[in-house]
Amino acid sequence: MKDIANNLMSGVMELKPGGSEALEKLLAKAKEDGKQLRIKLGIDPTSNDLHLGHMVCIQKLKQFQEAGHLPVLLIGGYTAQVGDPSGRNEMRPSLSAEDVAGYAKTYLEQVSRVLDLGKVEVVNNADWFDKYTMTDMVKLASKVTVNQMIAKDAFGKRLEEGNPLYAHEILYPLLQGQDSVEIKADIELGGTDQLFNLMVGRDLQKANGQNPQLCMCMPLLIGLDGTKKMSKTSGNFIALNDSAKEMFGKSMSIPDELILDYFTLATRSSPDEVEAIKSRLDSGENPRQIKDELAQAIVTIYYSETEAKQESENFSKQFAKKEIPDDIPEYKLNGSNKLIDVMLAAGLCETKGEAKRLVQGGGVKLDGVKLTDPQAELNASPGAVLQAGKRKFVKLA
RNA sequence: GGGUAGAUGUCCGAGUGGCUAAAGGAGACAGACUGUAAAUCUGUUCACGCAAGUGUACGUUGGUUCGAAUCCAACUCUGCCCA
Repeated sequence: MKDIANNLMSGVMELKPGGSEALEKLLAKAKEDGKQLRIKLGIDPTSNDLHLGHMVCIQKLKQFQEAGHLPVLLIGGYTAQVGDPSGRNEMRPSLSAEDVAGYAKTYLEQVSRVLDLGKVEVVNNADWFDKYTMTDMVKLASKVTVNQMIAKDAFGKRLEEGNPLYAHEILYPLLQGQDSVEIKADIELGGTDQLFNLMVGRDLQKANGQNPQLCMCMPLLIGLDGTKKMSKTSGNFIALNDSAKEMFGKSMSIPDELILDYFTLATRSSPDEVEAIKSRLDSGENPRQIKDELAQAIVTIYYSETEAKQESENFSKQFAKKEIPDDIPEYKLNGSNKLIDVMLAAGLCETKGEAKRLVQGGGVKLDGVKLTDPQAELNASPGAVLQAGKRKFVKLA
């Protein structure tokens, strides 16, 4: 039992209350009773893209699934419309029910690439909250004090800094907590920024005569910029829907300091394996090699080992040996052959101004030869390759 | 309800009648160096135009003026204080 608990604790930042011992006990009791534990993870469908940051908890959920427990995946169909203020100092825009339903669908598709949805209970909190009456809500709100709510760091900060804090934002943790009551969660997973919300779940469960859940917090995955947590708004993410090539390239671009975090949180490496990586780094091995392994590990999860190897090779060719990749899009020359027009039409840039700047900055090459005049006619033989910046290529035809 | 301060480009933030497409910083992009790492150095940073220039843009709508981000009015939103 201890082994299982240890395994499930890998990468975990906090388990409240009671730490891994509490988990052990819970696991033992479940075994004794012949019951599956209900492991809750809530996701608010707020965009089309799931990224590696979301997958940290999903992978943990998978571990529980593999240990024979039941992941309860809560789609926040209702809460997405309220907007979780965790970790934000600004209000989120509210989304329409239609948007949310669409996002929920794409989320499930993406999650299924890691998790066996056949062994998952999927629920949507719109199912109960849509039926909530004003009275229900007021009753729910009466279970906590405003004092408790503003004790939450993110709220207190905004108050202190004189930024607006809307009443509905304070309601959010209550909704999330009530979800735990509705699905009778034994454990709830979440990022560390969720700890407060998870704890509210305990309070509400107690108030309803249930066993309060354990709160398991995973560290936040830092994004590609190496500073902020990975998020869509910061644009520092690796999306599940990224192509294998993009996924590999983005993984290679993370700062060195993040290598161990990524192995721990974004791959299936065991604690021992991570330890081994660490000693290799400490011994002075070139991190570039280790990052290549990391990138392969990530691509393997979402695509396949074959594709991962393939991308590793392509990557070396393109960036280490500066060869032109072979799977680049084609563009048929027609109409104006002026350089900026071609760049725009071929999708190498968004506007002509941008094209001009790129050329003047020395970032555009034709068959490896730097082009300097954005207005010049492009006289290229078919098959010539136009390159903009480091990673945009187009084969002319 | 009363008082008061504020709303500027991706973000932060200067600007209080023409010299302002708007200082400075951050971020981003490109170049050099590299390992698509970090650090550093250089350039760029609204659109269209080869260019002169034109069009849009300083919360919204109107107004004053030869001329407004800057002045006036109303409106919308926000902070703070009082009730």
